[in-house]
Amino acid sequence: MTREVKKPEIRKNEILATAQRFFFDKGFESTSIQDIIDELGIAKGTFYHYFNSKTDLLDQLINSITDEMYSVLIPIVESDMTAIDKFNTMFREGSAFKMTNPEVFIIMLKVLFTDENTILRSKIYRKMVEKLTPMYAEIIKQGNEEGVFHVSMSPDDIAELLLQVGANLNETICRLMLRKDMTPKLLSHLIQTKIAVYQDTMENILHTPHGSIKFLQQGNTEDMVKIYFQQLTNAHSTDTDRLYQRGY
Amino acid sequence: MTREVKKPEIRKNEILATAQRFFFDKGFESTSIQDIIDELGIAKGTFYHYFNSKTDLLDQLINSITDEMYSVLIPIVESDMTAIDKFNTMFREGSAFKMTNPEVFIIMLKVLFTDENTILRSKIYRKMVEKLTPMYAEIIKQGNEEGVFHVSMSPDDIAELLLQVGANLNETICRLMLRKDMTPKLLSHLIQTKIAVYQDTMENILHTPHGSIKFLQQGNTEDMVKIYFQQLTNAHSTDTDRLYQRGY
DNA sequence: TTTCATAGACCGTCGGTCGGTCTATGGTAT
DNA sequence: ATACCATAGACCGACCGACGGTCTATGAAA
Repeated sequence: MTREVKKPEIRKNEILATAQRFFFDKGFESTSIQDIIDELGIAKGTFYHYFNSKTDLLDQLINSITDEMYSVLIPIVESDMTAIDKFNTMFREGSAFKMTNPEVFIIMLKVLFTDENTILRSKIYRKMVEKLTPMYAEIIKQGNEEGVFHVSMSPDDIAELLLQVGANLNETICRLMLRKDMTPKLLSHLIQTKIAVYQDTMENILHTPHGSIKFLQQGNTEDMVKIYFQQLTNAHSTDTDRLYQRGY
Repeated sequence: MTREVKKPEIRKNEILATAQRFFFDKGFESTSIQDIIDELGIAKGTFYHYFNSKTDLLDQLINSITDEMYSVLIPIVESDMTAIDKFNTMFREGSAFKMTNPEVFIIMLKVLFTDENTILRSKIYRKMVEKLTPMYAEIIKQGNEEGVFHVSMSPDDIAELLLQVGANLNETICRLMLRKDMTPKLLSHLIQTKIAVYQDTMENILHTPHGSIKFLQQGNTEDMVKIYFQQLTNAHSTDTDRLYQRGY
């Protein structure tokens, strides 16, 4: 084959980008190195020149994903909002189930929560918790100073705990959405309930007045679920489906 | 090879038992079907006569493990203890980091928290949460009636949340123990702190007086860590090590 | 001329399939 | 009661394609 030399940085990013597409499209285990190099028209050796192993690729990919997340969230922490506003905004921006791009979201949802993607999910979660803990700790300190939070224990420990709880909520909601036996009404009711439970819990942890923590308005959830179901019925015979089925 | 016919139930249990040993010994991905059938002296076909796939084997194994856990915990729920005693006893019995059998525990710890075992861990956690939620919900109801808990939301939702938080604590402690830069003193201090944070959180969630929830006494943690370090230094040149290294 | 990005043939291992064999069992004919 | 035989299903192991990963040769750029 004709030989094409590119700047290492560009090549590497191409590989990372293609890998991300494939992983979110058909899953980590189901994506073979061969898939990636065929798509890019490069050879095995080229791939292994840039990455030591498939796992190495995954790790670097997750690093770049969480880095981007970090850069999205850091302006919030550094803004002049109140602690409560920062807290709520962070959770809204950080949650996976936000509806900025429904079609992409649905594919991701369906693929990400497969057994074979447990590693990917869990690595993202861990890295996220690691990178975001200091940010949340800052917000907690700010809230304590403002007198709206009353956290007596180490802000870092509490931040970590809150992030874990947030991740649990996120996962719980995603799994609800993947259940087959759902109507829009039932789904949005269940989600509402879960959110209420977790918001309440976080308020208890932060010792902040009831109603302070608000990830989503009731209306938002319903809109979100509505869009989700529309997208879901569309997905049967469109590009989305083709993308999703490619692996089987 | 000579043909040996056994009762299906016995054969199947042999396979499950061997699989469990291998999975906890060298990991799920690192254990090949070949490993298992070689150990048992059976043929590939025999294995696939009983299990549809490697994943099927894992699922059935996890079912049997969580079933056993269930049968250990159900007497506690059905006993005549107070809600708080039940709650604390359940957590002590249910946590992975209990020290009944330190050498086995250390191997499990080291292997279980490998990347390649993420699936195994996460499946166990999910099945556990699923099976234990009703039990914890019962305890919460009892506590409400006794007037020691004041949970206003759905006991099932709260039970699920508490189990998730418990699992988070469990994992956090296990990861602390795996860190290389630890002295016994530092480790037991960090564990104490984490436990304090999570106990406090659970008390907040259950609205129960401070000090009600007590997974471990301070002394217990220190003993536990001491045993752990003894075992850890032993492990360098013994059977444990050989077992552990077998896969590499 | 040196350096290193690139190519692609090659390797061992893995999960899984398949055609077929052996054996325990229970109904049936004697 | 005993001998027979058909059936179910436990068991075998050669075989397969696909996978992750290695290695050496080679071409392009500096």
